Amino acid sequence: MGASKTEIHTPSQLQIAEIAKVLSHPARVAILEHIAKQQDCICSDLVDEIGLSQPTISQHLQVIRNAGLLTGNFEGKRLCYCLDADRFNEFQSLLNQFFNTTAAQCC
Amino acid sequence: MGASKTEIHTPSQLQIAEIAKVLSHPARVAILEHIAKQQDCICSDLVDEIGLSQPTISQHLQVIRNAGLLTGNFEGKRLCYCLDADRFNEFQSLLNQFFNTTAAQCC
DNA sequence: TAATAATATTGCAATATTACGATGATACAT
DNA sequence: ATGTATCATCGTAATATTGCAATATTATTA
Repeated sequence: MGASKTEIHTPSQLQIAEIAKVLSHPARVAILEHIAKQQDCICSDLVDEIGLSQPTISQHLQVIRNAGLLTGNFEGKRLCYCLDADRFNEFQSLLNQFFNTTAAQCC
Repeated sequence: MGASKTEIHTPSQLQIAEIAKVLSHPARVAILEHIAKQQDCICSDLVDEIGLSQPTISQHLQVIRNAGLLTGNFEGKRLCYCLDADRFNEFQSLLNQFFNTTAAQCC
């Protein structure tokens, strides 16, 4: 069918999958890295840095934004996207929780 | 186009995306959790535990196997899939490396 | 207000993913 | 050998993702 059967999984499993999906495209990994290290990071910078068109970057940004990983600070005429460090750390901690509990039970 | 432009990204970015892709479906998260905690984990057990058909489970298992996360021990007439703990730990450590270096540079 | 710059949205084509029924392949038991 | 159980593969349908050109939106500047 192509659509995931979400209703058969636990909230925790769905959460891990959602987090992982954000990181499951190299362009989004690149965008996150670039946003983190730039003070004044805007979309056109990303278009220059990463070799994708402006609409495509914007689309990836939306995925990242929907995951709650962006804080937008408007400064002057340009947007300043900023990584939401709290949410980012939450991602890391939830993933580590999954890895730790899963590995601990391994036969 | 639907296909990712892999050539424009760094090996490290591609690696993170590949790892995340394995975890980006709740069924695979569930399979990993179940495989880790069972001594005698086989496909038909997974079919019973998770609410998906045997071919679908088998397909997800292949993704997990291709990522190097499975060690298969044949015991009697049933397969005993086992989580490759080393590879699993490597996944965790690479993800943490990404999170730590990225967060450290955040504005 | 008009022009410009930056980002978002829309529409569409190509490809990937998810899921399952049908069918194979393999190993064990009778 | 024949049957049965377990798992893999094939074929196919439905849906999702990726990417870009064209266009819209928004904010700033002249």
